[in-house]
Amino acid sequence: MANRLIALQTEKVIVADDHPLFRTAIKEALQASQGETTFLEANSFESLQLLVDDNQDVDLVLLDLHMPGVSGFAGLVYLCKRYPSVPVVIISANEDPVVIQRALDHGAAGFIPKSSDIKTITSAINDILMGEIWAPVSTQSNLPGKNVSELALAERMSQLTPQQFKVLMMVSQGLLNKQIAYDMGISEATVKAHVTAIMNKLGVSNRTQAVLAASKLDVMLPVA
Amino acid sequence: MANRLIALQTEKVIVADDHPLFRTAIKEALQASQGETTFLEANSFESLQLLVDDNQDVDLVLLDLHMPGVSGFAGLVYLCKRYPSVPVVIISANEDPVVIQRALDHGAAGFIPKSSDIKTITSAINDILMGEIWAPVSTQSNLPGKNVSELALAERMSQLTPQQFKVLMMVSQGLLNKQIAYDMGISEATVKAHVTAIMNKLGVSNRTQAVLAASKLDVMLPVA
DNA sequence: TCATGTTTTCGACCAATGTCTAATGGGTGT
DNA sequence: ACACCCATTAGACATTGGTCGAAAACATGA
Repeated sequence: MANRLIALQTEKVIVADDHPLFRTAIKEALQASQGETTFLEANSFESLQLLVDDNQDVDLVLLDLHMPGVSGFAGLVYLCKRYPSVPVVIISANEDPVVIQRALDHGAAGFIPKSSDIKTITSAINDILMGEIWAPVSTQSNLPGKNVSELALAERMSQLTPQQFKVLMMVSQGLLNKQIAYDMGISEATVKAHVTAIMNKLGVSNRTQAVLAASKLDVMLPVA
Repeated sequence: MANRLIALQTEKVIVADDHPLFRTAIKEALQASQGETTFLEANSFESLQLLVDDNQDVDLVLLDLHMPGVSGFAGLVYLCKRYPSVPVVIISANEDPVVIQRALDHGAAGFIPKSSDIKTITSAINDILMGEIWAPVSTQSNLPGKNVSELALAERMSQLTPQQFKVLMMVSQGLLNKQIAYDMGISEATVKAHVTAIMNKLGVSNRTQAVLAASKLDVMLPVA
């Protein structure tokens, strides 16, 4: 990561956002601001998982907080734990300082509000590619202390295997084991085994509590 | 789409969104898909007001539902009432069918989800410029209990009897029927009957979905 | 190559959840 | 008083969820 200073060509970046227009905009903005960059796009968390698996040499992941397949910080926590060397930057329309702080606490290499202007975004991304951590200036850390239980929960959540994580996300949508098994193309017995493993790792004893645990890592957005 | 070429000169469009990257993306997408277009950008509702005042011959206003200076549908209502001849299209990350319907009810000439792909967005805008009303294909009543709006949920939640409400709150804490029965001094069978009634009234089919529904409304109950 | 640990998979067994039918009892209006 | 509605209660039964043990599939290094 140190020799990145001279390596500004051929960066490999993954943009994970369910808005095609936004993905394109980010792509063009970055390509205009710096030289050659390889772009990979994901419109769901599942496709993001596949992309990162196949491209572990990726230099940066730009992750929207709200994507089909994950809710809130769960995806961030999962990525940071499983691919510690891959910096993950949150790009979100949410600019709540508490949300920003929570994202950084959970391992994000940066937080870029979508309301930032293009120059700010591109220079922030460049800074992060150089190894820095970037966040909007407003968030100076005199915020209320991190929620210890939330971090403990994130720690437990990060122990989940890819399949277990996927199952947890589907359980969190209220799906039956049978439906999950069909969607994933595996047997119901396997789903049950995953659910049991999930509950053990999260320290809960039934699926409802597992959903509650996962929802604690969600971002609450007040929709008018 | 082919015979549209005649009428496409010098359209004047205002993009009102607090995300610069998004404004640019919309601009470039439209300029690529059709010929000459004059673009005006507003990053707040105040600047939008000024722009529309000075350009009452504008052909289209693209309005984000969430902008600094205006909350919810208020800006839409204001624009439609004050400039009845100017079509206003809502562009939002929110895709709730109820929100879409409310926007159209309030006079929007269209509703474009930000998750749409670029071609869909540009062709939708072109349709609207031709005088049509555009909205995404309504995914009505495919998934019972998933697209239930917050208002409908509140309505349904209000149907719950006191006992049912109490049971729902305990279910929402991850308690077993057995535990709930013990706490309330009733039989487990009774708890089950309550849970069944709750699920019917909320329009869901299992307790996990009931918990999700309750959490959407952020219902609080003082612990006994 | 082999050994080792992890992940994914599954069947069988038991516990929890949800459905159905029905009885009891408290209100309300006529 | 009566009839009626509906919340509340409950037992019998079907479905779903969760545990246990274990076999494959996979990765990783000696």
